[in-house]
Amino acid sequence: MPQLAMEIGAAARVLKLLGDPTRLTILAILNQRECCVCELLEVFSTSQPAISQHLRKLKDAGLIQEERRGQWVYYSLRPQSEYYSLLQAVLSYVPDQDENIRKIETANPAARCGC
Amino acid sequence: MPQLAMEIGAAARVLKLLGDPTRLTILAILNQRECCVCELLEVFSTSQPAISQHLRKLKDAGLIQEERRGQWVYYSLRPQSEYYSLLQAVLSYVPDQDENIRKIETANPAARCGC
DNA sequence: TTTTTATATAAGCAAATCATGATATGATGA
DNA sequence: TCATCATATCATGATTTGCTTATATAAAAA
Repeated sequence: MPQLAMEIGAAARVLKLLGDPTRLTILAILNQRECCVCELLEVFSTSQPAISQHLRKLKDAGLIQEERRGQWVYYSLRPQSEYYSLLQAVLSYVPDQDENIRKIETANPAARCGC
Repeated sequence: MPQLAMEIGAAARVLKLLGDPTRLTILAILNQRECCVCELLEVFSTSQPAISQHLRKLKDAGLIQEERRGQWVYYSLRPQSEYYSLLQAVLSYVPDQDENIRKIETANPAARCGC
């Protein structure tokens, strides 16, 4: 199956973004379920600004999109991305995030949200 | 097609290696043809130690292998790598390196080699 | 042997990266 | 309107990265 032509520098930039364990895990989670920041925070032992900054990089690259709902901002993969299929190809090699999603749903930090 | 289970931290480490334009290009070239260092040197506008250092990182990760022939050291992809199929999946998204290989063969820096 | 060629390693440096704590913004609810 | 909660941004610092120059090693050639 031939892939779309892609400049090699652009591919490297995307792969560099995927080459961080926090970001790669975020993407793997978002591939299963949209999340707000406070939900992602349940998964990682890092600060909220750190997560926000990772999300910003992924958004700047067009890999994810955000949608505000009340005081929460929900993030999800952006299927329109030029790199979506590369991303999917890579994600097919990382383990499913069921365990982390269970962690999110147990903590349920966005409980007060209507959704 | 389900992929082999792979720790996500290990996947991130490999992707980080792929996330550099020089290394990604080296891998794409080696995917088409084994090369010695002086051949790779024809492709990039960087120093010989820089290339050697990139090759070292790729070798340490088990992605490539070396074989000395006389004074030349030939590098090639290492199909036994646990990450070989991930690598192939990624490389299927980067353009072919025919142009760079033409550059190598025109310059033919290893001409004095018997091979 | 000595020189040359190919490659590797070491040391040092500038830039990039990723985290942190402090603070700003924006929405909600009292 | 004020306090609170969720998120973003800013300033900073430690670490990592990737380059360069200089030098070491290893094989071949003179």
